[in-house]
Amino acid sequence: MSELPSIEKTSTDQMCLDNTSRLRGRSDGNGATRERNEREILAAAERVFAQYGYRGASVQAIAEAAGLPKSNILYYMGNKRSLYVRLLERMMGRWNALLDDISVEDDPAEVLEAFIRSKMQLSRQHPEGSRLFAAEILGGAPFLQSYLRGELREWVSSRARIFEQWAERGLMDRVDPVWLIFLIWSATQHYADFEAQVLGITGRDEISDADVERITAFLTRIILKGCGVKPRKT
Amino acid sequence: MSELPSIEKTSTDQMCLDNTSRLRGRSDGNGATRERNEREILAAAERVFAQYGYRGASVQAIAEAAGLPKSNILYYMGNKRSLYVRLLERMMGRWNALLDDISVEDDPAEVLEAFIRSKMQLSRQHPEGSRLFAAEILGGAPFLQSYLRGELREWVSSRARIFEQWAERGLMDRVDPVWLIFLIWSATQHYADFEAQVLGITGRDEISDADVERITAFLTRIILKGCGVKPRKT
DNA sequence: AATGATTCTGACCATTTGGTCAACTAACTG
DNA sequence: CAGTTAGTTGACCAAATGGTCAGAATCATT
Repeated sequence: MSELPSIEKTSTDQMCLDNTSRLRGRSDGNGATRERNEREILAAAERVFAQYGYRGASVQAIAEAAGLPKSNILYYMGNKRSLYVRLLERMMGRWNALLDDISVEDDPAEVLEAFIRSKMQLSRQHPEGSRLFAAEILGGAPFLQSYLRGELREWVSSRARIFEQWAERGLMDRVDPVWLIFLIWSATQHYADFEAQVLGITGRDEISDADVERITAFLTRIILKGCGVKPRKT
Repeated sequence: MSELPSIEKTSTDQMCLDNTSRLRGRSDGNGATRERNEREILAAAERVFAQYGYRGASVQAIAEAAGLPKSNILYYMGNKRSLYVRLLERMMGRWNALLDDISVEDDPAEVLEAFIRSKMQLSRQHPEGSRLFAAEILGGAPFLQSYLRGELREWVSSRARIFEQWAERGLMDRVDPVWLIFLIWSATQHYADFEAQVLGITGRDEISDADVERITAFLTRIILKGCGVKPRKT
């Protein structure tokens, strides 16, 4: 197990997919056909892998979701494994862009709120990717071990250090910063991963933009207050 | 999809399983053999389903995990689906026992702490069951729709009502009680479901009892303070 | 020892799995 | 136009899938 040598930035991803637009769109120069097809395959695969996990997802099911013959999927992606890995890499690229430049000089209230808000939006804009990631971790992270122990660990500990410095300066309580990051992580992640539960229990049939705004405000409030963060300067 | 007519209480479950103890233990009267085998099969199946999800888990893999031939699994459980359903029912029974008797007269701080603590312990004592549940929800809860929209919804809204009454009595802030429950849920669930992530990032190789105690204290503190709950009377 | 119920399991089956391959079409290039 | 490259796809394959079943082994009771 474990691959993911480099984070390819094939991104330029649009979650949307309209099968109609692909019909005989042949023409274009260079690799535009490839690009378009890969985008659609990745989108379809993301949904299927998110729902069934790596083992549970079949190439056939992905093919049907993408409206293409199975052979075509394999032509573009090589095999099931590398398709999966590409999706993980894409999703990790999205994580990495998150809260990428904070310093001790920043205002804790602002940064924490921004973290909660952007994490919440990430879960909302890429629910399938979010679930894909969750399924991978749930299964013991067979493909992501090295990422967790490397890059992500660095990411977490560098933020943790800043939180600690804030605490030293009396800008917030002395709480364990790593547990705090996990708390924010889990609380925001929940609305993508456990969407079915949230919908079932609240009786909604979708989580609206207004809901997201309310939840974000709720979480921000509880967590800032809970950590004794001094309200925003501005 | 969707079955789960009644919650059978076949429980008396012990997470442990030592294959050696089953070797030719034939003897006993009535259905003791059945009971013992079913217990081991359920334990093995819980692990496998938790790791791979419903589709991804194979009966063969469960059989190997249980150290029994595939036919034997099917002899006891009928088929894959009903084995899976039995596991879900068992896990739901464990949820239901949670925080089952609270009233407006109770102390909010005490109840919330008890909730966090017992939910945390549930995740710890039954990590595979916890992950099994998570995988089911992640996949859109195909087997649990009716449970979510029925029993669990009732559970949540009855607790929510009590939280609201506490707020009215000025014992805590006016926060949306349902979001609060989800917050506690996700934060505690996280340590079972995302164990691989927590271990990878923190560099641990297991989450110790002491860790659990620290995390519980951390969550309790943040959430109580965050909700403006007056500290315990006693 | 005979009997009936339970437990156990290998052989088997239709279907699905991930993946290969050769043939085919379409498009660009000289 | 011929040649090359990229894209497309059905036919095919060995392995694994969930499940059946007949029969063997073991049990409790008489």
